[in-house]
Amino acid sequence: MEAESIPFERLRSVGREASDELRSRPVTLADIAREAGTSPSTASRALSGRGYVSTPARERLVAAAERLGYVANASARTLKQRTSRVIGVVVSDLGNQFYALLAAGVEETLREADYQMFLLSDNSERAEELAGARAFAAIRAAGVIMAPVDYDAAPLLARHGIPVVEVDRRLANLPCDAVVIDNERGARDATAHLLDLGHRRIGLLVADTEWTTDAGRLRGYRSAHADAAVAVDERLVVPIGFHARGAERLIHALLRDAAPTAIFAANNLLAEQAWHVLRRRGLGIPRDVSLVAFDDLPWMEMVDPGLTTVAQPMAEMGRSAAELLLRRLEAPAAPPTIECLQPSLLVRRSTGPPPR
Amino acid sequence: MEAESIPFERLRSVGREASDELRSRPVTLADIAREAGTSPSTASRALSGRGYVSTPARERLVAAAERLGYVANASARTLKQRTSRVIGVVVSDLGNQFYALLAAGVEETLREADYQMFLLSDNSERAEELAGARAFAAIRAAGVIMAPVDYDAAPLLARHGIPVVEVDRRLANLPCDAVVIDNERGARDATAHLLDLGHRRIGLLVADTEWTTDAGRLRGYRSAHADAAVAVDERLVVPIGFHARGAERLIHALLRDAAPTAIFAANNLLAEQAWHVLRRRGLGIPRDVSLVAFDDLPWMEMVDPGLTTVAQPMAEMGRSAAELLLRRLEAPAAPPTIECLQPSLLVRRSTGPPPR
DNA sequence: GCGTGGGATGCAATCGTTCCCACATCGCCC
DNA sequence: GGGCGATGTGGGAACGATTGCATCCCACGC
Repeated sequence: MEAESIPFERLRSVGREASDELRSRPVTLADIAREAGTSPSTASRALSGRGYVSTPARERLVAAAERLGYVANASARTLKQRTSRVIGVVVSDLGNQFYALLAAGVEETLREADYQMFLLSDNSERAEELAGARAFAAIRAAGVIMAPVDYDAAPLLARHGIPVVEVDRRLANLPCDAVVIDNERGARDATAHLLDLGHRRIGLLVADTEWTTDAGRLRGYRSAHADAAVAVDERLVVPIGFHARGAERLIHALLRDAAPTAIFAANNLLAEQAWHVLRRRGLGIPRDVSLVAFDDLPWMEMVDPGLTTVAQPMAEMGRSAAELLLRRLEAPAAPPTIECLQPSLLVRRSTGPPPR
Repeated sequence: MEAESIPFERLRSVGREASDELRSRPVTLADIAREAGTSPSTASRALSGRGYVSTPARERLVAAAERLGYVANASARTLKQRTSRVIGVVVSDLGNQFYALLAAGVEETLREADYQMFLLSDNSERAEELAGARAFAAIRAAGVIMAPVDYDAAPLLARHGIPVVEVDRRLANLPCDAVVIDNERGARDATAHLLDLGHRRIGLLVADTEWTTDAGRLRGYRSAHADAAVAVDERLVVPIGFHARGAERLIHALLRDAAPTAIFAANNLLAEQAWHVLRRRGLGIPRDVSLVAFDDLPWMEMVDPGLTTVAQPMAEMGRSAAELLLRRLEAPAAPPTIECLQPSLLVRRSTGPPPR
């Protein structure tokens, strides 16, 4: 533990002033009003720009606010107005770039509309998601965008009059806006691509949830098989519990017991695991086993061979969700919109004909 | 744009109830009190657990709160108590896993201490950082953890009596807690590793900022050269502006004009760019050029060859920052702590002897 | 019988804004 | 000259929780 190199005297001397300021009461609207010789009402009108204020009064007030470094107390404002310009966003895992990029898209759009994004991650835990929803209800968020984990959060928010937009998945038992992709089609395209190459034994790694995402991907996998009149050996379908715990073991087992010539990993985490397992077993991609991923993350292009994958427009999903929410705030009673974006199959070099 | 597959009638029927609820006024403490036949004061004491409340009264109140789905209004509470249990976190770029993992570490620790993390990304823009700081001041955040972009945000927060912990870099002109790593040592180790392998022309890609991180890494690069009594050809040192704009061009130029046998990319974005440029020029790693990165992100292990890198304990930095902040909240007047974590050199297969 | 003290409760003020309303001051037109 | 809009201002009641203080009740000891 050693200090870095900003000279300490400098810290000290500046610190003196700062700690004096630190002791002082925060500046309130009343202070500004007093400073400018008006009432708080006028100060409020001047700084928020609603209602009549004479130009000289406004100028004095704005100057005073500037001079004293006034920052309006958001709690007081929210309390009075009974709503805030904060939008809550709940994702499952910040460490997963899919969600991070989604959130980035949301933020971009919200910022343009002058809303603040309040982001939190629920680690795919029901309890944490619920706690997050409660927190957003507590701060009277104007709206919430979430990748839902369970059924309870959206109703809780609805009960508080907070509009919810679901993104990536749909779970709520009530009509709410949502942005999803056509998972079935994405998975069907990916599977069809493998079938076209001649694969007949395609392993499917899919999250073991009731989520619409995974259900859709599973349907797509099956319908591609049906279209090609290829029967699915059920041993090839591997549902994998949350957090991809034990995924590795299951993938090893799949390779050992079901002899797939290709693997379709239905999300980026499973793709990462599959990639590692194939490496570890010394299997060549696509020489021994072809691999198709879901989600297009930067690493998929960087590994060798680059991964064929079903690309989702992550940032665009975020932006759409934000736009849907903004529209909902304008028209609370409008019928819910479900926006379904299209994924696209990105063929790289991890897929080829099956070995003979 | 086509809808997915939750039956629509189901949505409709549940929706009727929900939209009725939606219209209703949020439940207040007074409602709970009335329901349980007590005063609001008693209700407050019962639900917050401060002060005398008889057991039967408490039970009635808790039950009523549960039944009506009461969620305390955070604005009212914050307004009255003049502080909240929200901690603001500002990072530069959510899309960069370094910051995402840092934030995840922060959140983990804060959650355990029953604080909420309010995360926002400033895209390395001074104005956005300032707006974020202002927003945190407005909600009377209990504290703020930030990877600072410029000098102004911390003083603004200090003026509002909000403690700040800087993480990753140090910038503030006032004494505040900070968590950093020993950048100089990390860079020195990496450079020494290359020098040991026999490299004499080591390109350095470093962000062109005044940040303590990059300054430290540059110093480490130079001091390793000094230790080995190797002169640095200044053409090998490439400072690269923000957002890595034009980085690719500069890296091409470095390879063309300065003939390095190794490149040390002083952050993960630059490493990614360098990796792409080397690929594109058909240069073998490490056959033609060795490559060392900074930050250990998952992709660095997955590419072929795996990247030798200076690993930072990202989640631990986040946890430490959160702990420092929690300690600061307990003891506002304690002298500032600078915690300096140690990076470690992770040798993989992207480094080897220089070509002859 | 009367203080005493602790458990339990409610009243009312308070936090800092907003915003409705009443009031004041202007022309300006009939 | 007296209304009548258009401006501009300030008073004061909210918003919903917390909390200091006064009060009340009751058991208990003397």
